[in-house]
Amino acid sequence: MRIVAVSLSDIAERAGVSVKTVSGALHGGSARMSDDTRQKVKAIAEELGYVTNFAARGVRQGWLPLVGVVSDGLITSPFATEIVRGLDGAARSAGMAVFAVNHRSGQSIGSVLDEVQQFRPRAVAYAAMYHKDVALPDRLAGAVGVMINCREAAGRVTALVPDEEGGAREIVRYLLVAGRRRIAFINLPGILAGTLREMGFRAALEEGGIDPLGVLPAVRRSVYSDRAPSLVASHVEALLKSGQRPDAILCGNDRVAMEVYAALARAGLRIPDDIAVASFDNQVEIASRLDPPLTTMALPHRAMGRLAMEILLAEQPEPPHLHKLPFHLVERASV
Amino acid sequence: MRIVAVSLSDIAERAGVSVKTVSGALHGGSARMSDDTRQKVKAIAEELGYVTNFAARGVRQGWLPLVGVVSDGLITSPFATEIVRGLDGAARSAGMAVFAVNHRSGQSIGSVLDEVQQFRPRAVAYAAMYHKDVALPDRLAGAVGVMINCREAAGRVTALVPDEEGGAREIVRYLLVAGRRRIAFINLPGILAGTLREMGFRAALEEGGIDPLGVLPAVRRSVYSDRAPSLVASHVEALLKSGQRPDAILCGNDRVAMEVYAALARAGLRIPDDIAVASFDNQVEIASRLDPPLTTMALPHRAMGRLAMEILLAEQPEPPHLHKLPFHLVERASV
DNA sequence: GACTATTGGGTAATCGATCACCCAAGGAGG
DNA sequence: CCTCCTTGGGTGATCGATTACCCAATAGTC
Repeated sequence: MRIVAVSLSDIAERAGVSVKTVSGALHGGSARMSDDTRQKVKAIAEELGYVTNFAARGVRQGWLPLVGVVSDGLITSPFATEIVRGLDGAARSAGMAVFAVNHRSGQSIGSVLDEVQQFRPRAVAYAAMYHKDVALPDRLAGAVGVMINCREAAGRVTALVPDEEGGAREIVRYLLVAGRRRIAFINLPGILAGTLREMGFRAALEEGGIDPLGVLPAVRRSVYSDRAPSLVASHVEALLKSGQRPDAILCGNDRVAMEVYAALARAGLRIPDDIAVASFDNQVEIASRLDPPLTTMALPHRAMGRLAMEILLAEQPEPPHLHKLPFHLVERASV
Repeated sequence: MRIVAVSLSDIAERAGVSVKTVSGALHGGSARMSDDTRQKVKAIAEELGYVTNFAARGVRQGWLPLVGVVSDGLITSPFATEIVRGLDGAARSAGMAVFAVNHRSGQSIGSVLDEVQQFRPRAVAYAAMYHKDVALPDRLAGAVGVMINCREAAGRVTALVPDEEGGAREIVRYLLVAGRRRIAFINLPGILAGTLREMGFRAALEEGGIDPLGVLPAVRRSVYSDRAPSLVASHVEALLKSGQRPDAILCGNDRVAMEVYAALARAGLRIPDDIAVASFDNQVEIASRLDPPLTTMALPHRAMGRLAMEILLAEQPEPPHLHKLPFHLVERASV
């Protein structure tokens, strides 16, 4: 069941040298030593199947080559796996591993952070499933190096968030360039992303000298939830019946777009000929499988992960700062 | 940026007792000690913000309270986050943390396992994104305690897999009970799950004395991939045009079902009145948002995770064994 | 040939927690 | 009063790797 652990002293004994020489041969690139000795030691280590013991090294150094990522459910969310990818890629190139711990409801942030600290990670990030503000207790603000997809309420920690407003502006401009003029927005209500996107939506339309056809909530509850009953179908029907039939519908996310597709299909309208559809998220499973494939603004999740790791592992820490990362337009066939 | 690490000796000094007493007070429940001393030590530890140093404990014990999970992309797959949930829940109750490392393409299994072994985990599991056979090199078969969602080719390691055949039988029986008789199966070709499900599909129909209407591949390529061009729409059209119009379509997964929905909508057919649709996976994002919500067989991912952890942490290891875990029918409105 | 660098490698301390073992004080029993 | 046992807690070794420091041998310099 468990591999018998080989230690440096096992190798040292077998090679007839001291432990320190073995350590130097395997890890210290600069250690003075004949090439002969180094090769012999390496060969024996290989033969014995030696694997470095990070726990032992960690005692001495004071930390393990880990970067802790505390999240409010991140690893169980298909959404933000991209964040982990970004983190992981950057971590590996620095010889670090990502240690993800999710923050279960009912558990205080402090206790999760303590849980992570037991492993003495090199740095710790906090990641949120959806863009929001997180209040970090005083004593913890110093323990977290960066906030991903969320902002520390008091601005004491560097935060990486999507540029919601800019993303909304970009997709609206894209619709305008495509000649669309009567644009409705079925938005996610009650969440920060929705509020910011609405600002961008309105700004971009104003810029083009156009009035929005409407900003409608995707669900009834003020707090967006996957389980809240959807209003999408009725909104679409209402929009189609109104005098000003839209020639484009912007959706709060790809799942909303999926419902819009269904409603438009029932009404016998073709996408994009009769009406364009665009959205946010680029949840590939959905966006690429819809017919026609959905044009959508991809969230900068992976970029946030990558940048987060760079900030965490930077030699000299920057002062707390808010980074807004740009969305990325994924053109498919729905516009 | 980093919390100053408080050690047992800091507490000991402050409390005027020895390090061992502090250790006993905080961790050893059975250590002989006056309640008074124990309380005083705990109070000081709390005050100083002491957090156990697992690295130091790990040197002594020979392992860290971690269970390594090596996967071929698991953490980046929305599919199998449920596996991690199952693992994580069971791990926490045992005071362990899950340490997930994904096996990138181009990297040998051996090197990933070595990467994990550096942290001296208590046990290691291997998890696959989709049900398949995995060949483990000899020297590694002993290092992996359990295979999740895959089987070790030579059967040397306990494996947990979904009971594909049984799951298919169950959903077909359900369709039969619902009075459906002309059933087609748009299956995922070229993968183990597809092959096994087809066996269950045929067996259940035979049991009911009914001929299958057809088993059709969802994509052209023999190896299933998300990027392979879909054949679903044309299959549905062909089925509808044929003399024997199906009254139920079983789909290889929820994404296939999504395409079937779209094709049926174009043909003006209503679900489930004109035709029933059912599938595998229960990818909630999709299944619950389709209209009507999709009846689908949920994979036992979480159960596999939970059982895996139990096996890994069991006192006395069982001999290698193949566990087939049952699917779970999620009844919605499409049948 | 004496003297200094340089090379190769050993010694021993160290990190923080744990653990086997020892010691002292005090009460119980004879 | 003496011995034995229990209670409370200290001492020192240990885990595996790293590292500051030291020593011996060789090569190079005048």
